[in-house]
Amino acid sequence: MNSSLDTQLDHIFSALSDHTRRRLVHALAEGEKSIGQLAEPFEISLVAVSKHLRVLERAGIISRRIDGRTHFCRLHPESLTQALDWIAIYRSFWDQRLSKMKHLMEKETEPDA
Amino acid sequence: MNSSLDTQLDHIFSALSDHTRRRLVHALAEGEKSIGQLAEPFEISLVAVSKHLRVLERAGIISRRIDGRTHFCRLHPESLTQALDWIAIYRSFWDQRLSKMKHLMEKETEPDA
DNA sequence: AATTTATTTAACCAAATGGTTGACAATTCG
DNA sequence: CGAATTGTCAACCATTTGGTTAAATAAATT
Repeated sequence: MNSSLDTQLDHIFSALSDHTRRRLVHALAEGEKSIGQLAEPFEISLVAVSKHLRVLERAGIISRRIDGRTHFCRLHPESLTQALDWIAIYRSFWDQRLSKMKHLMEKETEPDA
Repeated sequence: MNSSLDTQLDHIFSALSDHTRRRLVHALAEGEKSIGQLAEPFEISLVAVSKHLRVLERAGIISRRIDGRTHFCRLHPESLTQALDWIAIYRSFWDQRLSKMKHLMEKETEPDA
């Protein structure tokens, strides 16, 4: 059925579930960067950062361009659309509740006819 | 620092990274349900479903009300706001790219002055 | 040709995850 | 009371995850 969408959502959400990887996404929002550049601000080893980047790559959130000996990573924001849409569906239930509450409160404060 | 927001995002994204748990959220969008009701459509054991529900609970995505021997779960869509907002920031880079592209294409098809 | 730079691969480790079964607790029903 | 229902807890297992270090590969520099 929807299993390819499902595994894509699995990958995207699980990629975003790690603080380090979210920081990497944040860094890449400034533009293309090499793995060394990306790893520099972190206290963990470059190998660990490299692994995190592969996770983001598998999720389609970033891609890699190899130029000589350096690998450049680039953000693919459109990959987040599915995750955004999925969440938005259920978050919308909250907006509905809010507007219902608002409606009720307005009715309550109405002068009785 | 931001660590409480960060660990909350950790919990929310990791909770959503599992297909079974996303199905549970979907089921709860219809309204409050008991754990037995929730577990029924799944092939895994009730214990496994119960564990998934605890993960969703830890993330603040659902809450539990105990009535007699049955535990009722309820969706808290507002908990998804943070995750939605986080994604929206980076997804917006895509919209920016799109509008830039659109702008360029319009310029290209313009009759030269 | 030898060295340095940029990164991956391989092997390993501890902790977390997603599943199981069996036993226990609490509530309801006959 | 005794039995059935609803769910948790505890122990266990295999796999995944996030980290490490050491060695390998590949390209640039000297």
